[in-house]
Amino acid sequence: MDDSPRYRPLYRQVYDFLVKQIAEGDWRPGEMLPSEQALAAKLRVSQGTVRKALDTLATDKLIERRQGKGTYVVEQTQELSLFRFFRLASPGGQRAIPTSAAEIVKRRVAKPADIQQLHLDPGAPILEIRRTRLIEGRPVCWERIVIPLKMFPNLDRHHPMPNALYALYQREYGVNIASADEELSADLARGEDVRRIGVSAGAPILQISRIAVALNGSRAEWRVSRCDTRTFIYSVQLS
Amino acid sequence: MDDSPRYRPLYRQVYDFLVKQIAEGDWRPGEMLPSEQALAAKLRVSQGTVRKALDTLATDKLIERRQGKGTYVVEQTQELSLFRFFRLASPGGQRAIPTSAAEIVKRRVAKPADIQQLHLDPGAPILEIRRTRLIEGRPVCWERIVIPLKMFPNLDRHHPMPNALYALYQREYGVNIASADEELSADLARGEDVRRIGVSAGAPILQISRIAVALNGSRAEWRVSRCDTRTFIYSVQLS
DNA sequence: GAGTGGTCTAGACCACGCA
DNA sequence: GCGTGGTCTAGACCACTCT
Repeated sequence: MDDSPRYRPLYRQVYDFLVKQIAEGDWRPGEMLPSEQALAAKLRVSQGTVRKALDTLATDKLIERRQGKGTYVVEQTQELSLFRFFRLASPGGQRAIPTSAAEIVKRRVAKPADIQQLHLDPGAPILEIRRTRLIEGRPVCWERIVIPLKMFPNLDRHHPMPNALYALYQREYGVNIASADEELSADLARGEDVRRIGVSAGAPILQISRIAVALNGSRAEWRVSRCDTRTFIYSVQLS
Repeated sequence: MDDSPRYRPLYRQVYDFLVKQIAEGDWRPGEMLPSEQALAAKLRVSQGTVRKALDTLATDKLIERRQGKGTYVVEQTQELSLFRFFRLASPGGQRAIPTSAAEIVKRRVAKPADIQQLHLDPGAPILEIRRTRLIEGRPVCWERIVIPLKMFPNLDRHHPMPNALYALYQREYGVNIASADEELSADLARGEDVRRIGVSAGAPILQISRIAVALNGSRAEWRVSRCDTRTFIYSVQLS
């Protein structure tokens, strides 16, 4: 975490510059960046240095390189962001795309737990969303999403909320979700689990608590999902 | 998965050569590789090409580069492999190192489930290990590990089994575990859960089913862990 | 100071997508 | 055929480690 910049390689400076351009919306999602040559000339560095910076951006999934065509800012499409962060799949690996239902949106003031999870100031206004998620029409989990309104003013003018929130964060607020820390535990079904996903009380429930972290390191969202894993399981590859 | 080699970049060939050297034990874990210059001269390619191959090996965590010293084959030490694949932590992020107890080892013939998970031939001999895992002396989960004996002959001459099996796979059989696919689900505690980790029947249990994949892509181990997540949760970072 | 990996450059040529 | 990213080379210099 120290990142002490006692010595800052050129390609790192180029990287930072490019991130800034994207984060500030100078190049919009889906747009093509200038060519390596053009960037090198503009920044007065060699093409190889630009290339190294672009390669890093590509592994960070911020841009996409297409040989023969150009370099593009990655668009947080529904499929992309869902496949990246929605980890439920049928056993064996087939991933599934969820839909949403029974959505409740309300504004309130951050409680201690919200403050701790999102590193907010006491009294900060937040948005809380509750919704059920379905795969192939059947409810498999429900989630409570807490979002700081300071980072996303008037987010609740959308109703219902789009299925893929991260695309919205990027498109309308310029907030790119770069990574997510998830904590999983097992629990027993109770009240809202029973009502929303139709399991019986005392059934096993997989709980996922996720902090979504934006490119600049700030915490953009806290999401707790409670899932029925009888037919869809949580799938992850460690490497 | 196709990897069709209709055109094979030089650095890729160098990469494959280096992997082969390591996999065949020509360079042992902990040893230093020849310098970039030496490798370039030996393989008749430029230093830049060797460098690109070495960089890829480093991101694959097969080697470690230390500026001013040299390039070393990564040693699958206990800490390393446990921190990489053992995902239980206290809420908030503090990772913990487990110990083992109550181990049972037996040889048997692969059942249909083993055959499916490990892609074995019918009738293949396997080793099954059951053991309880403790953090800070308290049992938090137990696991059943299935290992093909063809890949690890006479693995059961060790007793008890070392705490970090992957270090053993690497040291004695030259098998490097490169990645792991995990499937998580929630379940209710029953028989062996109650006996081994002291939860009451019907308590929530987090089940983790893991396939460990070796460098060459073959499936080296199937492990099912059943965990009590009241004090330690499963923690993962998606990016 | 010698040897290692890390950065940076300049230039050539290859593979690909498209008009 | 042109423009793009992808590969490969050769060489210079920098930063780090150890003797």
